[in-house]
Parts: sequence; structure tokens; C-alpha cells
Amino acid sequence: DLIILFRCEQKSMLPNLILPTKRCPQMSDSRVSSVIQEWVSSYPGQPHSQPLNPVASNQAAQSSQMSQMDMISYGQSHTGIIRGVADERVAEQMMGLPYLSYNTSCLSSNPNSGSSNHHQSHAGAQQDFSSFLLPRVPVTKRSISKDSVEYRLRRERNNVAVRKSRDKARRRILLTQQRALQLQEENQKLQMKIGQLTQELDTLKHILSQRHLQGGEDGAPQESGI
Amino acid sequence: DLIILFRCEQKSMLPNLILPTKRCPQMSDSRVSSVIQEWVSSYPGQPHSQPLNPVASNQAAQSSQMSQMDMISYGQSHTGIIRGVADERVAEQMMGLPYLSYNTSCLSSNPNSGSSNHHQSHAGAQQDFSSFLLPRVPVTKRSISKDSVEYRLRRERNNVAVRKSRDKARRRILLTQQRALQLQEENQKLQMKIGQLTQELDTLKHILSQRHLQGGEDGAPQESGI
DNA sequence: TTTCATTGCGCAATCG
DNA sequence: CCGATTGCGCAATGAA
Repeated sequence: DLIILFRCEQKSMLPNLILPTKRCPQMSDSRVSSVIQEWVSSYPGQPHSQPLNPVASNQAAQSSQMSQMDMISYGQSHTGIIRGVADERVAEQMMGLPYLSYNTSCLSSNPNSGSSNHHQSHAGAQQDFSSFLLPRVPVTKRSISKDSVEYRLRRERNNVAVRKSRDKARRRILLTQQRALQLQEENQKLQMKIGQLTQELDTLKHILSQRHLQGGEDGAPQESGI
Repeated sequence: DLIILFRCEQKSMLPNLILPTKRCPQMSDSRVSSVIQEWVSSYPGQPHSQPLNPVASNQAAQSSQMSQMDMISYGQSHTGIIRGVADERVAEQMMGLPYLSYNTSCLSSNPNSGSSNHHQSHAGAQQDFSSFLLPRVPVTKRSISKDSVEYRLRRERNNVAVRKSRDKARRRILLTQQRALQLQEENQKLQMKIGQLTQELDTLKHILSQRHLQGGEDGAPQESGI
């Protein structure tokens, strides 16, 4: 009864067990926990009366390259979260306070980087996942030198792309809404037309049956027309 | 032939001329220019062969409280932009480079605050809008002291609300899409049913007409049922 | 490898 | 004053 969620960067490493999203690594902890909640509450096995209160969901990877490979384990009765953080550089806007899940309590711990504050668990047989948790800590990619012209150019290009993409999304959503409304109206018209045709058909059938009663016993009414 | 877009903070001041959005003040310059382009290109008056090249669209109000009341004027032949900026404090992440509109050239000018760099126009009879442009420069709200606990609490609460709202939006969009698909399927079924009923009706009508030819001249076929 | 497109997220402004 | 929305930039990632 131990469900484990992996969060990793490599697509090939995605076990795709619970979260079918492609964006797993970017989901916030609160979102992960809410997804877990949804999934658990939709599970027809145990009652799960309380909202299972995932303890931590802290260590926000706000604008740094955290979460190289985070891992969250959830036990049935003893809810626990194990998190491994492989940080590359100090988060810039790391303000200290952890995430707040919608409906869960929140425990802050170690508001800054580290790669040392793992294992916030508190029960059960948790193995040593350190080999998983620290796949490549000191990667030290090219320091992109935040102030370089090239960085700003890339940022600006991405900002343009983001705006474009969001405009597109907005238009798509609008079109979908309009299409839904249009289809609904069309549906009503079709329903009305069906009612009309059905009534007409009933009338004709009635007339034909009357004719049968009147015009004697012809037997087979089928007359394959011209 | 002078179209003026106002961007202001107070809802009551929204002339709502071109941009019906509630979020006018937050629209980026590139978005504004794209909206203008859309609007102009959909205008059946003049040809507007070139994409009208709105000059500036700079002065990014990225994470500061800029754009108290910006104003953009657009002339038919001489595209110009007047901007009034009432800055309260220096933008934090102001990196220097201006916005890049999707398909327009970009002229940078005065990458930092000011309330002095207005009137980038270059033609026509532009009046003095300074009284509009500087409604309340030195507002100097309560400095929220970026590091205060209260600030962080508010930020965290807002982050939670944002996540919640976006989850809701995602669900709404998904529901709309599913509803559209469902309506489409239903529509097809209804169309088929209509075809079926129509064919059946034609058959019965044909039968009835045959009966008329066979059974002599009854005259009126209408027999109001029981 | 580089570029653009998507997407989750935090911030700030604004609405209700 | 609060939460809810929304535009935006950033970073990670997908896709080509």
C-alpha cells in the first residue's frame, strides 16, 4: 500500500503511474498533492474519510532549477513525503515561506537550498533513496550570466513566444465556447425538427390505418413506388 | 482619423472604445498593438497594406507599478505612440530591453523610469495631455517592505488563490471541450434521425398518394383522428 | 545544437 | 480587508 510518485526530468524515466501529464516536473507540490487527493478519493477501496493531509509540500522550486528528481511517497495510513532536492544554484526569489496547499497544513523547513535536507518522513519502512535523490547534483551547466545580452535576447524571444502562444490559447478557448453554444442552439433546432417530423409521421400513420379500416383488407400495404 | 486608446486604472475611466476587456491596464504594449492591428485590419475603410509598425511599445512595466495611465494614439498615416508613465519605484527586474511585438520593429528609448519621457510622437496636432498623463505621480503608497512577514503571508495566500483559480479554469476549459464534443456527436445522431424520419415520411406520403390513385377520388385526405 | 511553442508558477494589479 | 482573476515574465520542457 505504498504509492510512489516520481518526478524527473527525463521523459524516458516517467513511470506514468498516476500522473499522465507531460508536465509532471513542473507541477507544484500543492498541485501534486491535490492530484493525489483526487486520485485517492476516487479510489473505491478504502473510505479515506479525512483529507489525508500531506504533511510537507514545501521547498518551493520557485525560479531555480530545482527538482531534478523529486520523489513523493504516500502511505495509506501514515502519510509521508520524501523529497530529494538537487539544487544547482541558490534560488533568486526564494523568499522563505513554503507552499500552502489548498487544504493542507504546512510545515516549513530549510527555506534555502541544500541537497542535504531530505527525508522528512516519519514512519514505516522507507528505504534509502539517496542514490535516486541525487542523480547529478553539481552539474554546473553553463552559467548563463543573467546579465548577458544573449540571455536577454533569449528571454525576450521567449516572452514574445509566450504572448503569442497565450493569445492563441485564448482564441482557441473562445472558439470552443462559441462552438459549444452554436452546437447547443443547433441541437435544439434539430430536436424541434425531430418532434415535428415525428408528429407528422404519426399523423400519416394514423391516416393510413384509417384507410386500412375503411378500404377493406388489402393485406400487404407495401407498394414499392416507381 | 485619430484613434486614441486610454489605459487607466479606474474602471470608471475606461472609455471601452476599442478594448472591451476588463484588463486593459494590464495588457502589454505588444498585445495592445496587436489588438490595434487586428482592429485596423478588420476595418473596411482604407487598405492598410503595411502592418502599421507601432513605433515604441517599450517601457515594460514588468514587476513594478507602472502604467498608472498610459495613452496610445494612432493616426492613420503617421503611426505614433504617446505614452505617459507614472512610476512609483524603480522596477526590480527591469533588464533594459524593451518589448518585442510579434511582427513589428522595436525602438528602445529610456529603458528606465521617469515621468519625463513622454511625447514620442512625431506629427500632427497633438495636444498637451500632460494633465492626463500625470494624474498622481508621487502617490507613494505604503511601502510594503518586500521582506515583511505580512507581505509574504499575502503573497502566499495569493499564490494559493492563483493555483486554485487556474485549476478551476483548467477544469472549466476541459468541460467546455468535452461538452462541445458531446454536442457534436449528439448533433450527428440527430441529423441521422432526421434523415431517417424524412425518408420514412416520404415513403408514407408516397404510399398515400398511391392509395389516392387506386381508391378513387376521395378529395379531402385529412381525417382528424379519433 | 538551436529555435520556437507550451506550460506551471509567482508577482502585481485589479475586480468583486 | 479578503479571495478570485488575469496579464506578464521566468524557467523547464517538449517539439522540430
